[in-house]
Amino acid sequence: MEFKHQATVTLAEVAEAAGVGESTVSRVLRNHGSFSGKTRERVMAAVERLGYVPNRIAGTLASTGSRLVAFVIPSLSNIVFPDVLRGASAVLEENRYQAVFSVTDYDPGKEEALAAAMLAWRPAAVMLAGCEHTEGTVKMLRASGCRVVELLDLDGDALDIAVGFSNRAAGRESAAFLLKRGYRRIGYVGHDLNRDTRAGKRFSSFCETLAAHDAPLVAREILPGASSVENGRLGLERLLARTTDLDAVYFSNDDMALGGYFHCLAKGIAIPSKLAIFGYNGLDIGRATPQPLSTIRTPRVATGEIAAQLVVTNAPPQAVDLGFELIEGATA
Amino acid sequence: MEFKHQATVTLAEVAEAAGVGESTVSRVLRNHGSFSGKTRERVMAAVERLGYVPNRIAGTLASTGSRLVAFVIPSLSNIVFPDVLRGASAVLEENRYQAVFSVTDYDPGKEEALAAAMLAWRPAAVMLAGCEHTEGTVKMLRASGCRVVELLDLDGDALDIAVGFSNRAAGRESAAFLLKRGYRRIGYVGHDLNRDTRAGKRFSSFCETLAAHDAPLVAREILPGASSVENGRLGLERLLARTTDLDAVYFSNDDMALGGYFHCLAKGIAIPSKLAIFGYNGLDIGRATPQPLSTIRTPRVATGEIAAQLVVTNAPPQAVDLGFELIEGATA
DNA sequence: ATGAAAGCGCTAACAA
DNA sequence: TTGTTAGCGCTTTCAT
Repeated sequence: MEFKHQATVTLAEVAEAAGVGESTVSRVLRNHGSFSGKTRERVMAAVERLGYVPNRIAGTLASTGSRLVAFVIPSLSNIVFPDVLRGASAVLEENRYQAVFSVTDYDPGKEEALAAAMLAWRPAAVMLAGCEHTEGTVKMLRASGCRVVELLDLDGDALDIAVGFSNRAAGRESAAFLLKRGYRRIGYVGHDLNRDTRAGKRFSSFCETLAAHDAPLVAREILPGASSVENGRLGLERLLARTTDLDAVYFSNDDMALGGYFHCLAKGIAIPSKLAIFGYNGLDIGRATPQPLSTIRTPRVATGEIAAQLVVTNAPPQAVDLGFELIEGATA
Repeated sequence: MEFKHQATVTLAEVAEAAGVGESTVSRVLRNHGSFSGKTRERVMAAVERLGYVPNRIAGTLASTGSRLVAFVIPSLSNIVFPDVLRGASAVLEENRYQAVFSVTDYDPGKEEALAAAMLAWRPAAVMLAGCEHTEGTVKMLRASGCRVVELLDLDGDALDIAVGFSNRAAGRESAAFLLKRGYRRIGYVGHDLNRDTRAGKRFSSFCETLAAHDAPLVAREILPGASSVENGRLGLERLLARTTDLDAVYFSNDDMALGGYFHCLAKGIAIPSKLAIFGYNGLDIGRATPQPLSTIRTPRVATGEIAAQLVVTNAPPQAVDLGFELIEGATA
């Protein structure tokens, strides 16, 4: 089944070849402890000659402290989590940490199973999306004693470290912006909210804010499945078929919003005079459309970077609010 | 620095608690070898009671065969490699393999360093993009004895396993399609080709095909840095400023092509009558634009799936051509 | 069906 | 500065 390693060079062989003890080789290789320059030369020469590659599995076991960081993320279908991974991996690589990942498909049960599998690797930290997890996940994570970092959502109690921003605030500010612009008959197009709890939080506080200003949500169209440009397009088409007098639509994210935008372009619906469009995420593509997308830009790469930084420095438990930026754009 | 594990439950403690030997616990947990139903019960009860989480670091070391698969990928900035990872991770998770990754930024030297770091984890396989690697990388990979999978490019000699398609063929077919459509004054807008060798291969065979049909490339605009929608837009703007009589433009990928498409929308350039646009990748978003993007769809998720499948089944060395699909679209 | 014991390749005291 | 020696927590013969 798995690969059986063929005659790999071991540290003992390097020690033998260099004519020194094993621990000396270990010290030289990790540049830790003391050894003479001469010894160093001999060891490095032997390493070179034999083509020795240290075995970090063995090293980790012996030192009972790993440099693995485990990511348990909901999805790789859009750029959001790749952005987080990108930010984190840059920092982790600099610090000789190794990133491990698995994908939950927004399924809390799967999150629990995958987190358990991750823990078996004894990672230095487990990074998860958001702060809603099953009881089992929480219990297991707590018991593991490893660092836990919750990403991209600050609306809840952090287990250990949390890095991100408030999704509720994002929903609120989106609503406030549309109201300030004078829109009163507002609709919503979203993807499956039961699974994506962060989108759900944005939506509910969006609605609350509208209601508090006497302009309650007029209509909504929720599509099953993941967010996508095509679903955004389809959602807006359906929403407009049912509701003719909307003046603005809030989308669960930019992918969905771009779909809506394309629908308007295709149907000749004037934006924003006839219909305003507002998204979430602040994807680069939304800045290059003929009319820049009105949206909220989230610090995804920075979230990954900061999270990784806190882990490698073994920072104390804390919640880091990176905030977000409202992009006025030209579609609202 | 790293986290020191606090009092973790070990297999020995489970054995003690269950009143059996360590090897018995090991057998039960891996469901391998023989043991009585009664013993099984007792072991599982102890596992449950103590909250035992097996240590795969120790397990891997003892069995000298790992279930780690290492991905050394160029970028996480667009959806291409996340798609590959997504396909692979689904298969790997089913088979209880674990994915590890790091990002090279299209730098061959960094690829070598990261591949070396990966090898230290003694993975079952290393997955790389394309088939151009430094001599050092090749030598190291060969010596490692672990499986090597080269992804998304079949134009070269595979080290071990290769899964993907021919980028040269993609460039060729793109050119043939534009010529068949009657375009003769064709330009190119691309990103840094020295780094992205696959885009470079597409471009060169695209040019060769044009030249072979007496319609050599008229102009090109190469932007430094990574591909992006904004760069595509900027690139087309610059190209058109210099060259007024183009009838079609080939882009290094869909991100770039969408930028060009948006530029035309914004400037009122009629597509495809005044200018045709052709991309590469077949991103979902290109299907939802008012005019579907003319492009080549690549099997990114399938590439990941097949690659993972071959690794978990320990398949013999081979090159798997998944092909690609030309999408006529409406922009060319 | 089960247990004892010898490693897997390294790190980390502790001596020297 | 260096070598010796225990483990780290498992898997895997090999007996029983």
